[in-house]
Amino acid sequence: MYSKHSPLARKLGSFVALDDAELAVLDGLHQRRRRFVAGRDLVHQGQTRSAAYILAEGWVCSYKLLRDGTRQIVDFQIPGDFLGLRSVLFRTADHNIEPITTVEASEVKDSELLTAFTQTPRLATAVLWAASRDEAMVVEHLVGIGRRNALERTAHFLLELNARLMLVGQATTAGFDCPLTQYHLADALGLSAVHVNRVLRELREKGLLTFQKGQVEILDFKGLVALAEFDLGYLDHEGPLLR
Amino acid sequence: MYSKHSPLARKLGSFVALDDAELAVLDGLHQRRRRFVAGRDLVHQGQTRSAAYILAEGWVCSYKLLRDGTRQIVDFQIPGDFLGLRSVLFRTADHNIEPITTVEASEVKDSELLTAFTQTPRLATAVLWAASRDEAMVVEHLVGIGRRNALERTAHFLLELNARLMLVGQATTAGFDCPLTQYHLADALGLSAVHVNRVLRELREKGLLTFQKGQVEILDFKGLVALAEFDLGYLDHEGPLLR
DNA sequence: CGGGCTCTTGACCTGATTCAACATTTGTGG
DNA sequence: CCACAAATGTTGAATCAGGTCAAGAGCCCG
Repeated sequence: MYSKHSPLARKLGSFVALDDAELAVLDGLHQRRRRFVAGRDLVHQGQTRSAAYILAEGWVCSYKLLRDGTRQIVDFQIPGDFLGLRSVLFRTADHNIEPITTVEASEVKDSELLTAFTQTPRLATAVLWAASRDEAMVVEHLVGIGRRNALERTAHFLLELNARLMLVGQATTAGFDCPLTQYHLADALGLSAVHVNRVLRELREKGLLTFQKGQVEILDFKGLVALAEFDLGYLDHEGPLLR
Repeated sequence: MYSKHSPLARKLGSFVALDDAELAVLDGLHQRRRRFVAGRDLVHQGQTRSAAYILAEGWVCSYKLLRDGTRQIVDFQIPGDFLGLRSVLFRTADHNIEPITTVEASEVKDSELLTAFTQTPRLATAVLWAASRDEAMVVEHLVGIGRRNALERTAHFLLELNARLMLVGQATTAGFDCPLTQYHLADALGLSAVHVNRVLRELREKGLLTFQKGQVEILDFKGLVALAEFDLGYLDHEGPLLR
């Protein structure tokens, strides 16, 4: 139904029924489309005057670097996600953003966003909802790193990614295309790359999933959900504002 | 200057110069004050129709529970902080809130908040700024758990708490009153209580700080900052909107 | 066809956990 | 105001999850 529109429209649409006028406003935000190549940071820590973007195609990650060179990936963004909403509010970016693949994103000025919001308040709520969902994911990520072991954590992470991708039509319960390397996974999960490799092997040997050649294949969805204590509801609340 | 007002006014006031009208609106939010006793959860996971609160006195923590009984504290809230802003947006709370001390908080209906925001847009921005700061803290927390060892992580956490408390006038660089037990620290830092105890001993033996009898005394501020790689700027950006 | 990336595996090491015992403080009712 | 129970803090010893180091294999792309 929303498939002819942007991934963002599709994502928001699954929580708030958007009418044609609202969809038009959303599409209007996708002017000034930019393309970025993989590996070259899009935003970096301490940078001032950074813009916000809506990701249209490709994957990026936001991360922080410690002085000893280790890094922690805070989150991955996939099509339909906002980039750097917070950096606009703080005048200076507190994290880096790296394109994992070639990326297409629409630059959005804060003024445009505000205009769109006043034109269509339902849109504002939907975006606020999306931002809250992102925050909830960061919290879940924190819980995972703090209290889950490597196996559960990895399973949980991949299930979450799968759920997010389903929302924008880029995954099924059978799996998804995944451009991440094991190093990305390690940096996100707070593990070493070597250990991630071992964990992936274990998941494979248990017949739960495979992570190979840019493909995640989910072999035993229920088994994974049980292992990870994954809350199937947590990403698809039935919308905050049916009213 | 703002000291006769609520801790919230004081906190926001250090980022946006609020005029008397704005302060009055803020104060107006503090109707329906409630008192909660320590230990009995104020909000719990899965609860629907939970209110938002502004914390006026005392400390609370928000946490998530895993099935095996371990818990992860996501954040502590101190006077001037909002509680459960996200639970209002999601119809159901995704975390628990436990009062650590006896707590005084003002219940705020979403409608009141929205009214206040339309009356005073600068206030809305200030609150949005505060929410972003909270999110930035969760991110920093994530980085700490993912990539810092127990000693650095503990030091960083206590420095952050100190910085936050200074904003509401409840700490100096010499230290602060702290109602947390070592168990609280453990649950927040993703460590065992036993190890927290050893880490605190090490901090004491290194002459950096003491954590005793509800008091944190900072003995060597610069040493701690160096150990924790604490970014002195990160909580006191000079305001997002001087305009 | 050679040089990076990425992945894989083994051997060894270490930071943190667990378990267990005991000390100290705080709170509570008599 | 004391006595006792519960909560909190302290310490040592054994164990383990995950990290580090090292080396090699596969593979993608210019």
